[in-house]
Amino acid sequence: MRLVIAECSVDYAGRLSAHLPLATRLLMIKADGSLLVHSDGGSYKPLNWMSPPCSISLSEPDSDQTDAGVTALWTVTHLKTLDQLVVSIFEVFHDSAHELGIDPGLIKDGAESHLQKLLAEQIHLLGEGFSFVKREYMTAIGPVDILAQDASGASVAVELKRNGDIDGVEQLTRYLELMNRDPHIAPVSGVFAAQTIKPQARKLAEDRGIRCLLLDYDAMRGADDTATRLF
Amino acid sequence: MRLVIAECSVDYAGRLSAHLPLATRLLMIKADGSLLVHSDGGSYKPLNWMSPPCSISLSEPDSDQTDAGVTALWTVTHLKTLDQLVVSIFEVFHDSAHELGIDPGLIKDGAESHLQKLLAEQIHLLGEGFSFVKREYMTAIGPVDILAQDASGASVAVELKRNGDIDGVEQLTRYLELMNRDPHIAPVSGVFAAQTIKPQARKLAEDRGIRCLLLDYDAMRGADDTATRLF
DNA sequence: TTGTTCATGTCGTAC
DNA sequence: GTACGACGTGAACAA
Repeated sequence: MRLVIAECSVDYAGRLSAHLPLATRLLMIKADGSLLVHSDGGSYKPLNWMSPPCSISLSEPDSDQTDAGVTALWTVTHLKTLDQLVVSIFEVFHDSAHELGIDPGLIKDGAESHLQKLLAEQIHLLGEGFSFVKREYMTAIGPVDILAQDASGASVAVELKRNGDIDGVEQLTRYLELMNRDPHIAPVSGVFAAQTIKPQARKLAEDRGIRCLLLDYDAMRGADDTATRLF
Repeated sequence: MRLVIAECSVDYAGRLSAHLPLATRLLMIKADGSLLVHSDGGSYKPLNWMSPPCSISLSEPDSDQTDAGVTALWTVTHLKTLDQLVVSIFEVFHDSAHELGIDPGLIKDGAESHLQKLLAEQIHLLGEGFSFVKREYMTAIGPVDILAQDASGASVAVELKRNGDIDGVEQLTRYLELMNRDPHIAPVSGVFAAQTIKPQARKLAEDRGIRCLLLDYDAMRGADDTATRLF
């Protein structure tokens, strides 16, 4: 990895065009040839970048550029899309290279399908008298997250999301349409369950007779811990 | 900005838990206190990070940690969510600080918002006698990109995309359904406008009586430049 | 390889 | 501040 602190301007031409005016920035060149341009603030996202696979080539500035103060030009080209990033370097304040080796990578814990497992175990959250039937109930157009029955024994299809948006409502709508055409299982009602539900998704769901259910992940996990401890 | 190359392990506890085993990495501390942990490959996304607002505190490793080889502990805490990132530092290979100043920021060209602005100004592209009403016209399920009127005064909802795909047609369909149920604005017809329109999207749109309109971004920008120059 | 869904998404913008 | 959609979305996983 090479780290360069330099006064530079940057131009990107690819899926869009973008330009960075002259300023002092960090240029990070990774072992795979990719380049990141970072400022001293903002988020983890670079101001500009080129992802691998790409190649970087150094070239001499022409006389106009030299007159303007450019001392070096880096041209980074993506090998597939041919997107281009051009860094015009005016002054270099720091330049160092470091051997890092390959990284063992990130280990994550506790994300997504956990919620499905918890709701299957705590099916009473759907309401009085509900019973669990199946997780990942297969239909011709994909699996329904959870299939349950209400107190009267009618089928209930549950679509589960962390962040409930319109897409999830559309998905559940398609399942319900299909299942309600199958006399073996119809009638099927729908529940849209998520940790957060956007107002417009809620509106669309309710327009279509789909019930919305907000889930409290921490409470559900807490209940699970308690249950686990008891047995 | 401070740049540290160090052998370290990292633990994150927040919305999820994550762990990085011992390896040599770049630690970037930005002026706002945020921290980025980068390896020498992968994408522009750091292996782990803490976004501002956050504060970083140095602490001494306890005796177990010292025995394991830890020479310093950085604890970065998010000021609002209290997410925590703990960096256990074993050996430092490089440590430098640099003054970058604030960045003037990125100038983008060619995004959807620009296209929206141009079409609002050049509403005649929709057809003879069309007039512009509003950008980002709010409905209960989200904003319609452009609301216009045709020559007869009937409302027209325009959904704008750079690359027109089925999703965009579905989005416009939802708006039209809702708006056509509102007697104050019905009847509303739809126009699906994009720089490129995929064949399936075009078929679906036309099946639903939605007109498709291909936009020539360069021509629209050129017309804009001309108009700007003339006045 | 392609498509689909998730994300500690992040980012801008209108309300 | 909240809500919402776009993003050079990127990344992981299934088919």
